[in-house]
Amino acid sequence: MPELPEVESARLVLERHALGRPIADVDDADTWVCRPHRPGEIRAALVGRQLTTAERRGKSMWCETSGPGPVLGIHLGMSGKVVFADADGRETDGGDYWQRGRAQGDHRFTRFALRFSDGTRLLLVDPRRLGRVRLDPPVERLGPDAGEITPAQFRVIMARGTAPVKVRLLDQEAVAGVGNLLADEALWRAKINPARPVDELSRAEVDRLHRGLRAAVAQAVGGGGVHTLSVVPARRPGLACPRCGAPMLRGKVGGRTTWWCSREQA
DNA sequence: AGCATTGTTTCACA
DNA sequence: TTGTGAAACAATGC
Repeated sequence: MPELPEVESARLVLERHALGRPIADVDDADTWVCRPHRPGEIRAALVGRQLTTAERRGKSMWCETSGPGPVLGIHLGMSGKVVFADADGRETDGGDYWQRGRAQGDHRFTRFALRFSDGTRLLLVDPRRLGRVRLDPPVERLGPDAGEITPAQFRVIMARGTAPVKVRLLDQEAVAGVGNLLADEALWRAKINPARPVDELSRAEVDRLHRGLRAAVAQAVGGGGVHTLSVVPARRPGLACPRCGAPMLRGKVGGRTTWWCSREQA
């Protein structure tokens, strides 16, 4: 299930395979995934055009279209996956990070599809329908990408309000791309308790958290996904902190299950 | 059976 | 304005 690193893998699939092919047909019949559009609206806007770019900020992806036409926004939600199928039906995707059991050609959960004039197809496969496809997505509301945010930008984000620091990390309008696992990893690296209010963090702690976040993103993107992070395997009952050996604790912060080290993140 | 899940949006309410 | 919590989307794995 995607966080920033998995979405970057999906973006690469778009960039390598889906650009420059004339769109012959669009399946936009899923009114939930394609909300607020009416069935046929996305189809009418895209048929005859080509995708010309594949961009990403945080967990949001979008493609510009020829003409110029509208921007096609794709969000994978928690259960979505981008699949490219060649003219013979052979499929490639952004990595085996989930749905390991999905067989090629299993279209039970295909919620959106582009068919190109050369017979290839681009699919959004999404069992839980938590993903979303829309025209002209409001990506300008997103904060800076978590892999690129500067120390100065990060200090501004942490200087407002009183929310728990983990809640602020998960706020996509503050910093884009941090999900539940990346947030726990960044806080663990910085040795900061996830429930600490942002207004109680020292400047040194904010800067440490910025470095922890950038390092966590780099590790996960380079390793191929959030499963390659350090503290993720320790998110199980009874396991010890992989750095100091103290017991890991579990709780809820911002409504999300949260794990932290009982000693280093007290 | 029951509970949890790596995301987002919307709404009610303090 | 800021923050909190729940609901909805719906499948899967423990």
